[in-house]
Amino acid sequence: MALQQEIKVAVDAVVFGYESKGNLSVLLIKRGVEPYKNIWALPGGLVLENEALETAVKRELKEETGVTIDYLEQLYTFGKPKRDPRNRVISVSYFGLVRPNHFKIKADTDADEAQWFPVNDLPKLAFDHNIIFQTAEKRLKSKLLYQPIGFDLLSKEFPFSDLEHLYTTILGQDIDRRNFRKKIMSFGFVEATDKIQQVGSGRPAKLFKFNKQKYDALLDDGFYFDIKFV
Amino acid sequence: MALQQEIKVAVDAVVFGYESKGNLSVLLIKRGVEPYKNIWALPGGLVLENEALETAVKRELKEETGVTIDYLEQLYTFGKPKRDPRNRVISVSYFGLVRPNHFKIKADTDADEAQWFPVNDLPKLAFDHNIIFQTAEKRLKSKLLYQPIGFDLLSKEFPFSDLEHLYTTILGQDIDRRNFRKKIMSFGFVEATDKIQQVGSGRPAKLFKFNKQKYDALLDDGFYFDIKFV
DNA sequence: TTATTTTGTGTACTATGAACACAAATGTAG
DNA sequence: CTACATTTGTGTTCATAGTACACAAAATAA
Repeated sequence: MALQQEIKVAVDAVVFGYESKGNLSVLLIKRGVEPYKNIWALPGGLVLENEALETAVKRELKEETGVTIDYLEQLYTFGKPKRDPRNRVISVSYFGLVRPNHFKIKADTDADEAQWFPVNDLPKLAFDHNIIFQTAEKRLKSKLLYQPIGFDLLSKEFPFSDLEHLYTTILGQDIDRRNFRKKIMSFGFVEATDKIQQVGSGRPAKLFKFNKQKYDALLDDGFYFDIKFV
Repeated sequence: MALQQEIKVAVDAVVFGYESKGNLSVLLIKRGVEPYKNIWALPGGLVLENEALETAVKRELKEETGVTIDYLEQLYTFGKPKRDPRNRVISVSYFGLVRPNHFKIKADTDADEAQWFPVNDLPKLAFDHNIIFQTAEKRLKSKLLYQPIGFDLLSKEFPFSDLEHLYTTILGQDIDRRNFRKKIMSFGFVEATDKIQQVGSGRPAKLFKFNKQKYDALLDDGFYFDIKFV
């Protein structure tokens, strides 16, 4: 290979977490080194010489935040020549989701340096990370409509209202509760358990769960997940 | 940046072309150097030091094939450590479409070295390029259903039957001609011109064109392109 | 015990998708 | 030049899916 290249390859992750009643958050770290020292940024870093890209993301997430990831897919590769002020660095960015019970930032991480931020109150981020975030947010919104990724933001067993609120807060739209429930249940891969949960006042809620086996079987039969709103 | 990295960054393009009556092809080049010398591969190559990724793809396509591209988007980044037998090379792959009138491989290219191949008769490709191709083919099929990219594979003005055949051949499914036409026309962004085209026997066909302005305006109004089949 | 909160459920109406066949305009073969 | 083959162009009926809409049930809180 004749050409001499000095391009570095990094990975970055936009990881979303959701807590009941409309709290959608993103996982950020505070940079400890220049450039952008003490500025918030997406977790990530350079890929090791013999490391697969996805392995690199998981490693960085573990090192920097200690958070366990429930869903991960490649998002987009950002490669503009000047996105890093020093060297040329291209960033292969990833899109991740975590369930509420994996939400906690582990103790072995410096708590100052990793934190969840509500998505509508983000600070200015290092590099082009605000752009990367926006790309991820767009992906989240659109994917919610044609893939059952919402379940990776909820506990394995959840009251139906959690699913409702997840959709309304992420998409920023109201839904008809009856029609939404009818639609979801008509798919056949969301099942009621026999557990009941009581939170605060109001009628206690049955817990539901997502049956991935049934979903996969439907996919093989040519089924398309598809949710529309008014 | 403390870490020493020896990873190279390349771009590769899966470019589709379509000719009337079910000929969907991909643009390939025959490699002139080792490894995989004389083996067919996707056009592409290393990114220059200060070159944007998309610029690199366009440059490589021009250098290696002379083909003008009508639609280009990033596809996926392939980065497994052993995908290139020599160095570590990560490939940012792109997905491209060309119209029939841009189909011809320019004369200034060695005709032996760049060629269109029907998608269902591809040779074994260099590196992991068969995988990249499959990823692109999947993207093409799914995108055809929710974005009007089919028009970027047709001439600016086309008989309606071209659009029909494009969908049936790429998706490998028959369609009801009447319902398909009704559906497409109901969107409002495909317009009849006053031109008429006669090809072989049969009733001459009106020519239609895609009105991008109208499509963009509809998008702003919350319109979703969406085509379903039986 | 009364009010408040949240869960849970059915029906009528509207819009969209699916199934379906034949005439019009040209070229082609005898 | 006539009959046949080929391709374009078009409407209606029926079935399915989406939309709009309100109140009872089960718990807590006051």
